[in-house]
Amino acid sequence: MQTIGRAAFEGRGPSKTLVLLGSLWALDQELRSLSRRMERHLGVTGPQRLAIRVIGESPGVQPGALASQLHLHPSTVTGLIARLARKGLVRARRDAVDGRRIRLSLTPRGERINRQRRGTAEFAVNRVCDEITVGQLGSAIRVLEKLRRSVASERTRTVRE
Amino acid sequence: MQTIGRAAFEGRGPSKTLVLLGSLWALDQELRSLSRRMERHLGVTGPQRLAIRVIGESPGVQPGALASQLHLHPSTVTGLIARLARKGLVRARRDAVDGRRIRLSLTPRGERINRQRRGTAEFAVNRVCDEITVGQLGSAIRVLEKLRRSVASERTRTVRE
DNA sequence: CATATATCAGAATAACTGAAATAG
DNA sequence: CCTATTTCAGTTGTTCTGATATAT
Repeated sequence: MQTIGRAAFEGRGPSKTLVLLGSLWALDQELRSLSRRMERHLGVTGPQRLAIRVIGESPGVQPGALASQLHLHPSTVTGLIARLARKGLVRARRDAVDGRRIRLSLTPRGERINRQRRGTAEFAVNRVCDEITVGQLGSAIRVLEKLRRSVASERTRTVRE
Repeated sequence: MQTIGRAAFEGRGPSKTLVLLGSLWALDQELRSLSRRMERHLGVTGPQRLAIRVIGESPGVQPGALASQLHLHPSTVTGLIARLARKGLVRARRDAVDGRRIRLSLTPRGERINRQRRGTAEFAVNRVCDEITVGQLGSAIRVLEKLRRSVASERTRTVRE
């Protein structure tokens, strides 16, 4: 059983590109797996916990702002919040001054999930942060940022066949 | 509009952890966006193209092996292949010797997608590989690998509330 | 009336779990 | 009969697009 992160595509070409792509993909799959496991054991998925995390940091935040921070479409946040509200973790109240706006906050049970670190992606990432040097961390973040920008530019590029 | 990748959660705690988590999340969202765009312009999503890429490297590969390489459940690959077959990009033939086995290969149109790099995640990643040093690349891959392992261990950990 | 904010309807993929079919 | 390989049935979450509702 070969993993993509290592020597998968390396038949003839070394292709650093595919090694890096494979590493990203492999990490992604692990995060997805963890998300499912979190749902079973903690009651929320990865995206859901991230939303809780943001609401916990900024109580009263509006769905639109949450969408911006998470890079999601507003309608996606509607569904995300609906699931969290159904579970009794998030409260959505209409703003008294401007009736269009919704204010999000955590319920006590939501607060508890917000504090829970064990078994979350955050916990796993934190462990790595403790294992590596500040320089390595900074370097990794810079590469991730370059990747994000490069993918974003590819996303807006015109493709000619 | 604040992005998570930068200064989002950085109210009081520095939390390198959340900066790194935010970078990963932001990149993930970009990759998802690109996947949708690819579907519109190239006809395949990110996972679909990755499957094509693997089949292109190892013609005759079996669904089970593909699942291993992509870190997916066999039944997930069934669906993935079904979509690609429906589009006429992948052919699935039963092995003549062992009738349980399926052999996957690309159709001519599948080959063309396999060669197409523009507008793909691979292309965007390749651009970054050209921009950074070998040392930076290696360091980034090592961090990604550490993250993968850490997330995997979190996934199998017993959570006690 | 125009704008801002949020939701809804509808759709597709992705991915799983667990069971069933088929072949050796 | 047991095992290996694949598929099927059923489920859920995520995410979008585009239209609609509501409030300013």
